[in-house]
Amino acid sequence: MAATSQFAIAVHVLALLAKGGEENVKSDCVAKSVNTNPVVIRRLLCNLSQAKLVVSQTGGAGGTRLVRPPEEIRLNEVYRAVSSGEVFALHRQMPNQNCLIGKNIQTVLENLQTEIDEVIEQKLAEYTLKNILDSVEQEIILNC
Amino acid sequence: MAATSQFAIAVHVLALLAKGGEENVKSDCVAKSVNTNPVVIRRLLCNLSQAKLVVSQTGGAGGTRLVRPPEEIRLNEVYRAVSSGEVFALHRQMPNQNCLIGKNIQTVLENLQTEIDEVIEQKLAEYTLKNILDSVEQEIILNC
DNA sequence: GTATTTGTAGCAAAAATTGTTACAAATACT
DNA sequence: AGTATTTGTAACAATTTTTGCTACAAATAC
Repeated sequence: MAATSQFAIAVHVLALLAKGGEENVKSDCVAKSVNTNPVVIRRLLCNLSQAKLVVSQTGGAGGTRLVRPPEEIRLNEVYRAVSSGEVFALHRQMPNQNCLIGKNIQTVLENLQTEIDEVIEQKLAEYTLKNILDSVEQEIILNC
Repeated sequence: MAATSQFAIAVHVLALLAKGGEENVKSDCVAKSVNTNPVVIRRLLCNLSQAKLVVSQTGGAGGTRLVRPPEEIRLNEVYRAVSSGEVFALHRQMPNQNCLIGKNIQTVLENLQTEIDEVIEQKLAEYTLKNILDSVEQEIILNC
């Protein structure tokens, strides 16, 4: 259904920052873990920064860190920071406006879209970044 | 978040079939309402057919119709018929396996993916195709 | 047999997503 | 003040996904 990995990468990045603690983490370092280009990471961090989840600094001692402890960051905030609110896309071409269904189905679908987005946020609100870190830790143990 | 309009089109198409009642509706007719190519519609109908939601016939009196009345078709079935079960995409590139978080974050994200998919289905299960048709009707009235 | 429609393959076009290069602005340190 | 380093961002390229189209065999009804 979804084609973008923004949310997945965002959680990954935030997990790294969480592990980094109070220290600034550089986009270059994050990029290596995610296996992508630093600019891609910085673009994503820009979204997270606007959502007041992280803060960045330039310069030699620069980088990015969380503004709140991991147990106070819920995943619905992360989702909201990177998502368009469109769980599924609407018609790419405008439906036939001479057809009564074509003319009115979009409004109905938009409402549905909103409702689904709400339950997703509710579900994601059940988890904090700390929970994610713990789950990752658990995986590490299992894989030994 | 999502780039595909498969689900939106599917609901649109099924609404048309529902309005069509017991009659066969041709892909050409549906395509005109959706404003796309008949082949696109037939491909989608193929998915819905495999999910046992519709049945098609070739020939001059051919076309497609619902196999069950609209009040017995729930939207989660439609969703399942056209979706990949991936609300958000995972990493496109494999994360760095030498990083503990990179190595284990994907499993955690997959579990999250599954959980979110479940709440989406639960929400969609609250609505039938009949509900959608009624909502569209309501829109038609409001727009007069 | 003829006309019509679905099912599907194969390819083209368009759109979305990600990756890359380049560089100004900011910051810390000497 | 000058230097080294890093973020922020623009502009563009490459890739991937999604949609649209042409063509035609198979199925069906008349």
